[in-house]
Amino acid sequence: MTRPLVTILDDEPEIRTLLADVLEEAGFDTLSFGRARAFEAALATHTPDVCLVDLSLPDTDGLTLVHRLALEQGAIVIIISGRAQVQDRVTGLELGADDYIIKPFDPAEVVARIRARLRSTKPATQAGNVAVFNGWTAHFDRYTLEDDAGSETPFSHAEGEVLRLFLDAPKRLISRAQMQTSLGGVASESFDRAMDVRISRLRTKLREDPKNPQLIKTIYGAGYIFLGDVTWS
Amino acid sequence: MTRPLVTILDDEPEIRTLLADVLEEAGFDTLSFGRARAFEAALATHTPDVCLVDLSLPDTDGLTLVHRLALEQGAIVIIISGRAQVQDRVTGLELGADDYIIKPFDPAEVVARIRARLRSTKPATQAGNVAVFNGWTAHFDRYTLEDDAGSETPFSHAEGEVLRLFLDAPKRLISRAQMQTSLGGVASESFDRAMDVRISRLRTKLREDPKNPQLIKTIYGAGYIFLGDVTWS
DNA sequence: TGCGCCCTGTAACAATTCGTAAGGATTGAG
DNA sequence: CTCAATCCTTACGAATTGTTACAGGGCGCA
Repeated sequence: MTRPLVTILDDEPEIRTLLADVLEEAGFDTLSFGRARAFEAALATHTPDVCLVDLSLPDTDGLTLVHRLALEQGAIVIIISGRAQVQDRVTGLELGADDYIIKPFDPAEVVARIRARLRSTKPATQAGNVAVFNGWTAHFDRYTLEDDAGSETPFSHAEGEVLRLFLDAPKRLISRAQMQTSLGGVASESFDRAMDVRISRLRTKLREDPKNPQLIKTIYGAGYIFLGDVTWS
Repeated sequence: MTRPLVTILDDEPEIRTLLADVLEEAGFDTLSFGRARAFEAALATHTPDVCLVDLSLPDTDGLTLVHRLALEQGAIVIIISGRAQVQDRVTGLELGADDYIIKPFDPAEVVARIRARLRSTKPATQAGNVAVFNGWTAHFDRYTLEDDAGSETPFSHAEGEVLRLFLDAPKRLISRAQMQTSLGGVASESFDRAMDVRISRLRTKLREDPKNPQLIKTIYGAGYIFLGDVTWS
């Protein structure tokens, strides 16, 4: 297990170095940015576990950035802001932020809150290799999918990656960006089509009715959601 | 799927009723306790999704209670305390609390923070996934609307966003500006027309008479109001 | 009442997003 | 090298959503 990666996005250099020092000391890797543009560029090559974001950025609207990060990227987003009004905090949290810390802050509390977030969103990936759901049994050790009658059809590695992602987070919306990062895919301009194809093939193996899928639902413009009662063993 | 259950543990009755009222209004079920003993007894028969805990309790040490709740019960624990020292907050969070809110608090922020925690940990059942109103049943997991005869018509993501907004605040005026921000939309110069179209499409699926809508009423110059007796389940 | 202005409903169109069949690149085994 | 399996890419059709345009209705005012 490597050290969790925390990104710091704040336009004040002193705050960046302060946070970076404390977080490094506390056992995190850090990346600091003063501008949203540089930060977003870095997202192409890094997948941070936690993003600290200051709302008052010179080159973008912080709230829409938070919204994108939280909903599409699925990252843990903690706002660190000087805007202390209750309304600011509420809208920040409602837009997807996981926490809202007010400046001036105490570094120890920042560390404690980051740890609290990491603790609760612990890697949910199951250790087991067999999952049962809605009449199907997925054997990840054998790469086969067994229906309730007992006949098995093999699935490939790429299909298995998507399936495991779904089975780890059932009944939850999974955005394309989340899939992309989770499946280690570097963002290519046509990678989203590849994802579609993977899901299409998986649907075929699950014998989904294309017009009316019961297990893998498409949420147009948002992502996918896996319905199904999953039990790992 | 029921509404999320939130327990309130505080020795001040005014705070209990204040929180209970606000949380019920926000779509949660609540259970209130003034003593840790009564609270722990209730744990035998209830499994709360979120536990609000005041640290200064007369009959137990709040911190050890928090520790037990977080570790053994696996519940989401949010401390609401008058002790505002950084050290208090850090130890509270390190002992397993998911959040630490300082008295005096703003009820809206409490709701927002509870929602943030549920969003990140609970699978899609946060605000309930099924709502019944006036002969209709909305299944937000399957994205379908079921009439009283049992036939289902699907609704799309955009329609679902609007519908959920209405069902979360029935019989209350919702202004266009509120919708815009709630639906995360960046204000575009013609975004209000898009909202109209969404509502128009939703009305069609609800088989509303355009000349005399029963469920979604237009308040000229102000916004919309959703009439209907909503029960989340 | 009649007029003008603004707000709202919605049909029609355009842009975006998604599904999937078909073909080609890559990999590994023999 | 050949073959087969896998998976990405391309291309086109389908579904959805935003945008535009126009019709109709409310509201103030004379």
